[in-house]
Amino acid sequence: MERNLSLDLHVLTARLDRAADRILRAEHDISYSRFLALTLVGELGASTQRALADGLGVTEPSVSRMTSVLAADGLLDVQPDPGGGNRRRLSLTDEGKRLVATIRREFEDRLAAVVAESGVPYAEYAKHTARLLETFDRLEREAGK
Amino acid sequence: MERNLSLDLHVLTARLDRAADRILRAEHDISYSRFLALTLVGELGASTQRALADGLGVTEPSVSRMTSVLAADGLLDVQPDPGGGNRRRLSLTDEGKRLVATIRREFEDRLAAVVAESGVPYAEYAKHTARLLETFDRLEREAGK
DNA sequence: TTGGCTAACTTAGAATGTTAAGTTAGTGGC
DNA sequence: GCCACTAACTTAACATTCTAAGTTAGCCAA
Repeated sequence: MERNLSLDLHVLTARLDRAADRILRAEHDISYSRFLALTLVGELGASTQRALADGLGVTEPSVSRMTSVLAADGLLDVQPDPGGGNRRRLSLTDEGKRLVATIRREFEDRLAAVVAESGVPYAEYAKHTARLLETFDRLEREAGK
Repeated sequence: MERNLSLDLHVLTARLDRAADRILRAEHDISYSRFLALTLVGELGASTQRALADGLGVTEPSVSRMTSVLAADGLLDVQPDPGGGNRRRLSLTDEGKRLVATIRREFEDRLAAVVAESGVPYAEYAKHTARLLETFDRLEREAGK
């Protein structure tokens, strides 16, 4: 029996995440998880904790704790949403914006270098990954969560 | 700014892992992590803890704890390796073999169904993922690690 | 207005991962 | 023989995520 897709995806992602985490901690003193959260808020429009959880693929309690820590660190601004409900309105502080801008592009470039080295066509692989994610999201929504 | 490959891989894998974990806990009372470990030992020839850690993409302490638990649960047999060193020789118990055989194929079939639904060519995507994993492993080995 | 419903968020506790540091067992130069 | 080195594993402390259960805030029907 050979390896299979679910296992390879699991292991590939685990290794990429670990490498990313080491680099970011060493060079910018922040974990990869927190960096991803800041990225979502700053560049992909996640403006509530619920939206951030969906965007990151994690649950609400994870986001709840992370936003507390990021706010305490002065990277994220968390305010009650004047628009109603029990929502929080999330936005980056100036320091948060600076950090994301510094790291973001440099970081994706490193992954692109690995992909180039492997001979896998980047654009196609990225497109397929995005499509799988969309499909999986849709199926989960249809299944009623 | 749009989403990017590293984020999409991270989120896709997080969701697949969580879905897998829920299914396995509900239907077979075992976590996805433990199932993957048993699969590696039973079908991919991981016969020491070091080999298992490499195959799973995790560190030795994680495997150390997991093998203790799996052994206590009667799914895994852990013996000092007569062949020397400080190695442990890992093998599945009959119950472990039964569990892996029961779950394995059913499980990959579900992922294949999602991939089919998405229109992404399964074989190609799996091949690319495997190649990225190999390349990343090689680069990390070369970097000294 | 009040009682039930739903959504967003928080808290608590378990599982699993990490790094750092220590233990155990062979290997090899002297 | 002995000391240094390396590899495999364990232990300890901490980070992050999950599920389950509770809280808070609007909405809506009677």
